Amino acid sequence: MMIKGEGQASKARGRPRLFDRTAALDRAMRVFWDRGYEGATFDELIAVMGLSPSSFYNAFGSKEALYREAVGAYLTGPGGFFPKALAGGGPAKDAFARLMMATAAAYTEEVGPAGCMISLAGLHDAPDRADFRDFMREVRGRSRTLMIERLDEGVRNGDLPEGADVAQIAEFFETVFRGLAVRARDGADRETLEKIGVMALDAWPGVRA
Amino acid sequence: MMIKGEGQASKARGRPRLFDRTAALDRAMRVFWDRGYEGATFDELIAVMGLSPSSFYNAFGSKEALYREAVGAYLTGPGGFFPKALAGGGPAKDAFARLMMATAAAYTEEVGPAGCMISLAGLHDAPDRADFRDFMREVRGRSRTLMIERLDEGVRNGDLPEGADVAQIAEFFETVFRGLAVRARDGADRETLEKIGVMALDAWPGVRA
DNA sequence: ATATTTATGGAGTAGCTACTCCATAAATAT
DNA sequence: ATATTTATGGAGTAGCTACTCCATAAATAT
Repeated sequence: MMIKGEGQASKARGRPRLFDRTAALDRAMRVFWDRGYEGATFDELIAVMGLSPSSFYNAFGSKEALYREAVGAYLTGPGGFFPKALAGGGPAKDAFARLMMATAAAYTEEVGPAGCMISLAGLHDAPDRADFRDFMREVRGRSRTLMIERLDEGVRNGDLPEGADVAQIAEFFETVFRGLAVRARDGADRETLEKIGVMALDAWPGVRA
Repeated sequence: MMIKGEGQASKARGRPRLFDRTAALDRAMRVFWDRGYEGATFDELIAVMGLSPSSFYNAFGSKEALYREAVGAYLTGPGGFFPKALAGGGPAKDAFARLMMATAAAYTEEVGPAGCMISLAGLHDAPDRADFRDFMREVRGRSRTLMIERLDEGVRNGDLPEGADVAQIAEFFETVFRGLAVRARDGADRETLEKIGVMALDAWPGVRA
């Protein structure tokens, strides 16, 4: 079954759309990233996307569906630094050092809003938005999973002791990561975030010089 | 000049109010703490406060004014653990250890919403709410100031070296503190937060065993 | 050619959100 | 007693928010 909006151009039936769906989604994602779900109004979203209400609903279904797609666009776009920083070789601690530096850079990148679209969403809203909160919690959990996997790799490679509490280390770095998103929102600059990251690495298990 | 609502009972003119203003504010504060500013609707607020719109506006002025008062009620109530944990005697590191444990307890206290009313507010909203964001940023800055003051005391007492970068240490612990609020919101329990706090203390400047 | 499918334009709207208005109540000041 | 002040009850509302509806356009399928 073809998924709407993903059909191949050569087989598309009906009137072809007059806008670039991917570009429109990217623009919407940046508004959500900046203002959150509730803070992004429908009128502002369709304005930056250059769409009429009809075209919007035809292509995206609802504001909530758009948000979920925008999360995907964030993860594969601006949020891509996270898996990328962890994925490189070397000892696990080096990977986490890269992650801290990449986070400091990404959270203060001038081309996008400060901080992280994922870290700050679905934390503080009405009880009838439980599905949304659950979704964001699940997405946040993915980064913890990535960290745990990288730490397990470190244990296998011998750069972490056999009995290392990888879940605990991941919990700690996720906490720092979420905290950095808050600090970036409040205006902390890249250098400040980098120093915080360096200090967090001092908590790495093992003897410090 | 008498501030409205704070006049002494013996001199109050006009019809006396039929409700307990402090208790109503406390109830509203807990709704804001749970749902944030936007997530708390006017109808829900006046319902938990037990007020009609007229009585509400007469006593509190506006939703935003209520929120600002609620922040004050949070800081002197549930948020009071922060200055209290820091204020105790002993080395600065002990004070920060108490702060981490008290934070883990406060953020998972069952009588109130998980996490922190201050850490999560004004981070993700519409651009026309800049005043609100600035207010929350300022309130968050106060906890950093408290930490810096306690660290300076530690330098004076000799439990931190003379040239210790107290601003940097405060930045780091504020980041952990904000991150813990996010983790608590996502359901992390007290023990998990305590372990994160213990690990954060491992980043304390100095030689680790 | 005609039916079918999908996209667009643009006017319109139910429901909610924070708030207002006004008559009335209940206190103090003189 | 009367004026003044403050609180309350309860109906009402401007403006916004996400969304709908319907006529029309532009493609493919047969």
